[in-house]
Amino acid sequence: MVSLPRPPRSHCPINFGLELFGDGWTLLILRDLLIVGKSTFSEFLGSEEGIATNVLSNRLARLERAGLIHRERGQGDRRQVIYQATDAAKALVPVLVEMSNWGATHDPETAAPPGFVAAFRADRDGLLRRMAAGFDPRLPPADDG
Amino acid sequence: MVSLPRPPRSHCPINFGLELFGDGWTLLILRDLLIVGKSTFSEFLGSEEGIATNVLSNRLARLERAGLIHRERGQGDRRQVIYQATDAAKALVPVLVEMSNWGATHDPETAAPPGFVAAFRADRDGLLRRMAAGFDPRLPPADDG
DNA sequence: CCATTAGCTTGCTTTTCGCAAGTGATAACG
DNA sequence: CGTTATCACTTGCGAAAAGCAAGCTAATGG
Repeated sequence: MVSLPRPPRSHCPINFGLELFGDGWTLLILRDLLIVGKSTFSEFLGSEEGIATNVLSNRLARLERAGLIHRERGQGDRRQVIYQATDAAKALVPVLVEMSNWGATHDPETAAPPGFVAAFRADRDGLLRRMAAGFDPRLPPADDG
Repeated sequence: MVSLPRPPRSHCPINFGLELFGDGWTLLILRDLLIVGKSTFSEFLGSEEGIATNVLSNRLARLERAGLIHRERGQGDRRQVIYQATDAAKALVPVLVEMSNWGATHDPETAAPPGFVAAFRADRDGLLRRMAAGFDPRLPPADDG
């Protein structure tokens, strides 16, 4: 189960999510973790949107307390902290994919890969299954599967 | 097409959405508009989460400039303003439904109706089609269709 | 051992939020 | 027809959060 930083304004299921990731940064961190494959502080920090270190630190702590991520020291380099998604976080992939479809459809300058919207419309379930298996939809689709 | 209040930090399709509704209130307004069937300032104001008037006013103006809603004076009562969702806003229903499923699944005290998660898992596409036809998933499912 | 890197924390300024009160236009009431 | 209520806001203010730069500690690498 997921625990919020403070008691929610309501138990509407949409509001429950917003209490946790209803800000401009949390879903970008989850995007990096769940879709892009990033897992360290400096990798998140390096993303195009330019999150500040204090905000990143705050969101990672909140996500950990909520039970969406889990931190672990690096095996080789002991300075590194490896962040890993829990099952509750992995269950957000369909939300991120729906948001991607909406954004790619409505942003005339979208940076989504050319085939993404078509692939989503043609076979949403297949796309989600491939993503669960490690496929990154930001890459152009492979011809030979 | 949708236009943002300011140039986005990136054209990542997820970030594009966040630039518009990456806060704690905008998606609640869209929930009320798209799912609950509300359409006036005081109806939005009356929702359980308790949005403040200045924030509501600000978000409605932003959504209108973005092209997600339209405002129109009431026919009978000329004080009223009726807010209506554009097609771009209606396209967010699947995002809201995925968020509902996640919230209902992960909040132990969820206020989602008992059958919602089961109905979603059994027939997501059918649920979305029924919602597009005006069905409110907050109500328990009807036995006789 | 000295510079560098990873992952933060601290301090400060600017922006946004949340609350309370007030405004103007219309509508309803007596 | 005057008063009161309602609708959709706006304004002002203190508190909280975001953004920016700098600093700090522990581990690494040369």
